[in-house]
Amino acid sequence: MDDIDKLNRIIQRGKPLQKGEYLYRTNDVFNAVFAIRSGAVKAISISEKGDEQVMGFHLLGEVVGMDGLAENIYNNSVIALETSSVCEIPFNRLEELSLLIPTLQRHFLLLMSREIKHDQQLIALLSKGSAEMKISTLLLNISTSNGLRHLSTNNFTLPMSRVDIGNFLGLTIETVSRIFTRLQKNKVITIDNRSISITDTSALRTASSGA
Amino acid sequence: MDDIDKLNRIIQRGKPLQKGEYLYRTNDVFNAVFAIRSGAVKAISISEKGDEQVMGFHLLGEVVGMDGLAENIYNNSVIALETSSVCEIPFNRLEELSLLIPTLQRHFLLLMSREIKHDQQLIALLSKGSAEMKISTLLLNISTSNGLRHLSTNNFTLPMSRVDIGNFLGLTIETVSRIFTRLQKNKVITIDNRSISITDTSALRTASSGA
DNA sequence: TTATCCTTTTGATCTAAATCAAACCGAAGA
DNA sequence: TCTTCGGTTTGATTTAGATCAAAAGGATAA
Repeated sequence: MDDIDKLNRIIQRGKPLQKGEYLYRTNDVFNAVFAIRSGAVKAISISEKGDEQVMGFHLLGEVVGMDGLAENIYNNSVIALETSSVCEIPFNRLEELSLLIPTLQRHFLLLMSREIKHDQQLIALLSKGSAEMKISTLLLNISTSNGLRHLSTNNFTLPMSRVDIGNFLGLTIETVSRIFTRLQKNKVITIDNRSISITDTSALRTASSGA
Repeated sequence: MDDIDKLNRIIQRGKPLQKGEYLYRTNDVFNAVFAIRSGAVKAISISEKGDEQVMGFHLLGEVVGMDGLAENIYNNSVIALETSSVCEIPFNRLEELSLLIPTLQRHFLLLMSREIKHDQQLIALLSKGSAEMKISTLLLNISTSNGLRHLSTNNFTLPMSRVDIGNFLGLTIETVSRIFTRLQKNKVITIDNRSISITDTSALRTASSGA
């Protein structure tokens, strides 16, 4: 509890981000990581050809910004998908605090290690998965993320557009749309624009691992 | 130099691994990371369906095993692609040493952060890239990795089979083979089984970023 | 040497997803 | 109210890469 007190003292509650606002941009100097307190954000990078690549979505409870640690500048830009509030965790003060709370270093390594694990699961999905597997997996990921935060696992609103989903998963918006309608036809989900209900979780799970 | 001495003391020079031997396996207890001193290894994970997914190749000078940090067990298995020797860096002693060498913690964070960056580049490639982009990029990565270690950037032997390349990049072996012959026909590379020469680096670079 | 096994290449066909094209459906403003 | 403008859906066609099939090398052993 004492530790938590110390931690709370260095955490800054930020002003909410409006939809489309940047939390940070590629090549900004790295000085903090951020915890999402409400809303949702996407991380993007810009390819050599100048087009956007969505690197990931981050929902309530997740931490972003760790990618800046290596070169001391952020690799990605992070943009709010909807009105969102974040906690800023300044990194220099965190390092100094780490000396006081030895477990904190460990926590940080854990956080990064988890990100690596997550990225690797994504690599496997993108490398092997069909369009249906990709989208089913995305939906399940959002669902379980909601579960961890005691939100509904079966009914939620997608914070991101079809464009973002397609960009993230390496699919066109048309394919994304078609897969949604197919899953609906198969009574796996119900979808109306961005609001979605999972009506058959086990079928979705089957679809996500290659029907 | 003193620091290096301390570090050298905890590093263990291991016996060489024969081709096909495991360095560690998924779910082994995590207790060390490993630096590749010679040869090459692949990291693989096994999907729910039981088939192998190649997560990456690691050549001379790279460090593997960081993925085990989060849950204290390795997420992947690592297998030698050819006779290889590795240095084992025990993690418990490294942590204790970190207290003596403050920069070491930082180095470790850097290492992980770099891995995240690397994974994210791969995600972008797998998500957006054509077969030709994927293979060109892989070749360039091996080439630049060789450059860093003062090996030839233009002539080298691929340590991995077509099967492994295809598995890693999400392509079939037939496609891998066809792309190789196409690149050869276009006078970008010369390839004879596993031995490869890059004859036109800038063309390869163009191909890797989407011709 | 031939025989066996494994990897790689090449060719013919098929298919999942991309592309091209158009219609549809809110939401925001005039 | 009508109109415009994103975002989304649906349909027709094309294509990159998968799949199916077979031949060609290369290595090891008998």
